[in-house]
Amino acid sequence: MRIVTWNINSVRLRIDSVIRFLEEEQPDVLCLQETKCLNDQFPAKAFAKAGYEHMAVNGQKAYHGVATVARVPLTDHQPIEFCGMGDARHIAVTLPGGARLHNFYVPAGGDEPDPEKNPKFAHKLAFMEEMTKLFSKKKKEPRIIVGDLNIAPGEHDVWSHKQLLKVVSHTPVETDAMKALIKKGGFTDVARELTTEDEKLYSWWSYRAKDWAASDRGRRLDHIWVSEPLREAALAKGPQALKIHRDVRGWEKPSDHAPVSLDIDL
Amino acid sequence: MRIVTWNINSVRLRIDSVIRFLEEEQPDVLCLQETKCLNDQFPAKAFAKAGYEHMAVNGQKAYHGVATVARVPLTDHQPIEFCGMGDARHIAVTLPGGARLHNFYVPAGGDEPDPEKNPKFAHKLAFMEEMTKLFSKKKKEPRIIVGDLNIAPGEHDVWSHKQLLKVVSHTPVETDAMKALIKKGGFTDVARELTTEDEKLYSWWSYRAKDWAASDRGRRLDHIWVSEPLREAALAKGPQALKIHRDVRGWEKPSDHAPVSLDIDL
DNA sequence: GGGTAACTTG
DNA sequence: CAAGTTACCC
Repeated sequence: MRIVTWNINSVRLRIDSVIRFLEEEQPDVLCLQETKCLNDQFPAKAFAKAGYEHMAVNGQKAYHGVATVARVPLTDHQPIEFCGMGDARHIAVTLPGGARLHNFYVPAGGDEPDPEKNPKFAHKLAFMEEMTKLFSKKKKEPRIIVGDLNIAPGEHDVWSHKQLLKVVSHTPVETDAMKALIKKGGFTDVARELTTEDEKLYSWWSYRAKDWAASDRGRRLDHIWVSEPLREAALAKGPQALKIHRDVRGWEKPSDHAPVSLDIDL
Repeated sequence: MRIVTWNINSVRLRIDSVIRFLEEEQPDVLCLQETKCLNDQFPAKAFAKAGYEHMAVNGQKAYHGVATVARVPLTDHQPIEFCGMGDARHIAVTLPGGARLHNFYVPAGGDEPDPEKNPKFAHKLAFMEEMTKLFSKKKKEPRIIVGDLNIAPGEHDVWSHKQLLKVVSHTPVETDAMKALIKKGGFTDVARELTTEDEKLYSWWSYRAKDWAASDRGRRLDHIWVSEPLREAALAKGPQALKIHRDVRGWEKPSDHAPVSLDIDL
């Protein structure tokens, strides 16, 4: 089973790129974030035509929005509304075999990394707390957590640890919250586990850089985690099972995020 | 000498179409309206590269804006500000041989054809009055008036005289004002003069029509007039000297106006 | 830098 | 329907 997470930054604008990616990589399940459309605007026909007939969509107007599409059946679609904000940042489904797949778009958090001054940052921290509370329960459930979590937890998940310590996405309060969530949920951060501790890993490069590839000032914001019951399966195939599709960031009119994929026997 | 007038509806967006038209039709002078850009945003390099090195530009931000570009020298560039509105709706130049070429974008006039209720319509009528005043003087000057004048004066300058009598662009107060201007300025409306009185002539088709070509609900809003000293030269070459480039309206991502061209020996 | 939306103009 | 702006968000 191949599972992909990709912040697409408007699924309607980039549907052709998405279909191309599906054709080239043949994932079984694709988890999208920042779809930026209402559910009835979601390009369901294009996915169905490409063979991805199973969809769990949680969208809203203009902002955020997640969707999980698959060529295998998805059951028990369940969007959870975190922080009671009325926004569309999560959808869970059950995969064939019983694993529960959670697709997240965690709040970006604004510019100022101070929850007192910046309600967006407070929202981000509250969101992480709710996630932690949720995943501290039923830990024997086979879980896969994917999505744009908007935090690069490790020193080598950013191009410059020093220069980003006060930049939202890599501040200690965020990275600590993420590490606590991983620990309390009993999760394995698959990408980091399958690589050496000091290998630079990025899944996002700003649009603002002149030459994103040359300057390579990236951050690893997009994650695939598994709970304890799936740990062995996730690591069994070795490093080549986890791929960050950096080339896709260089396609025409790209999203600022690259897709991340995992091959796992479920 | 071939002279063209064309409401381009954003010169930056359609610069490729403009260059294609210049290459295909080889006009000597091109008068554009609704350039919709500031002078320093005008794509001067693209024109120069195509051989049109002489430019008289009068633009503003977002709205209106006119430009006259040529592969022959243009002297005495002079924008006139009509109605003291601070908008960019006119530029005059002198052509080799001495004819004065005035390029106009007359106000559209809004929806309601009542100057009491609709200040835009009042502005349009005031603009026509100022034009009339200006061109009632120095009538021995060889003049060419071109542009989007936003009025279809004759019964056969619209697809339905009856249905457009209360529609701005063809109301009696406007068509009368235009006829008075033609008369007082001693102008020849070249397109109408070179065709039979009852031939339908259009230069604009709304974007809103499903199939603009099939329904053919057009209006002749774009004009080329000459003053008395140029009348004979303008008519000398016969009907084929005046052309409405209807095919251009069918190009990819078109303006809603077609170019209108005149061949005249100056 | 690049999405979406609401607004204004034609 | 299709330009342009501004505002918001990432």
